[in-house]
Amino acid sequence: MRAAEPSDLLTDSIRASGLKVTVPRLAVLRALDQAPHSTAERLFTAVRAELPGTSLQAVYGVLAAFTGAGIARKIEPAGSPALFERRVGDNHHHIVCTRCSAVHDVDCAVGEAPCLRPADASGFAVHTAEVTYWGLCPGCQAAMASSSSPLSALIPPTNKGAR
Amino acid sequence: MRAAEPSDLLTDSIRASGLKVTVPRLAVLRALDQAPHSTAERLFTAVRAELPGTSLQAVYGVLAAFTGAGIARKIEPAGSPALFERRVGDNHHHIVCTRCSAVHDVDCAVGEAPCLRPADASGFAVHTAEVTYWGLCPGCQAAMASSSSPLSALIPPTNKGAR
DNA sequence: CACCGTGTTTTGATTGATTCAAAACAACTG
DNA sequence: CAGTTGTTTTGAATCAATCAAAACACGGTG
Repeated sequence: MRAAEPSDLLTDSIRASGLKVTVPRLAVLRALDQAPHSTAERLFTAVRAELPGTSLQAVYGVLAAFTGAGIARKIEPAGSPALFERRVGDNHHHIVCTRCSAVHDVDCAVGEAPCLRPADASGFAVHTAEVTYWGLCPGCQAAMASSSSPLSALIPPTNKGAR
Repeated sequence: MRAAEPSDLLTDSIRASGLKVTVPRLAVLRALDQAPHSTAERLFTAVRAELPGTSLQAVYGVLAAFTGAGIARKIEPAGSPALFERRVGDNHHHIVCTRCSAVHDVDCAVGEAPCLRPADASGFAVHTAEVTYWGLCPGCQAAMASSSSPLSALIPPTNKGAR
């Protein structure tokens, strides 16, 4: 009797989504599991460590296949390259640190999309509501308190832009 | 007795924010007023019509000055280049059409930032909550109903990515 | 277990959006 | 109205992502 190896879970996840199981896909999925909210570039670096021949384009291709198949999700916070995460199927949101760009998951209060309804949607048929919280992570709160850090660290990209 | 000309309002708005009043800035602000939720490129085209010598970089520079001074806001919906709007100071949100990318304002239910609080912020100090609604604008609802349009038009960029 | 077809990955190049830097120029101050 | 500061132009570079064709690998079939 053989115990299920960790990689089998990843393999199953890919196969269950209807995609072919390939070595680069397993590597990207493992990297995504170990470092959620990663950029394609970051995943590329991680994958390269164990699979040196892998190209950046392959990572983009794998991620496109994953998001298309529904086993990964792409998020695009303002001022950041796209980030990817395995957690899908629930309608959770994200909180981003305005100082260090750390990202954490935030559960949706309601649990189903759309978890919010606009007061006046001007005739739009709303399907999903995406929420991004901006603030300071615990580490950066401490750093701001002790040293005199620039207040610009408190401003989300939505309001930045000064030269 | 001379009536206040429209351009005076724009001039005042720029001067009141502490910025120098220049011809390109007036042109960009007027374009922004006439076409909210415009990209830098779009504003550049509009500005060029009345001020042919203007460069794209000037528009980027003006927009950076405006957002830095707080008289314009930059929004970055997933899958779209940055959009700009004059409406600032209130914490309103946006609804984006997943089919034609039309953008409309949506008033914030509460009126002050943050208009939402995450259930568990994992120790983050939340300053603002940004909400993007995704759905179909009235025109695209009609188009989807009459013709057999691809269902992919219903999927926000957050979940797209299939090749 | 070798072969075949479809789909994936590599290789190489290109695009789109934005930013950087230095020189020419224009707005407000005194 | 001259000087100083800040803005715009000009020209180039960067970053993120995408496109296309050829080489290759997965997984089904004989």
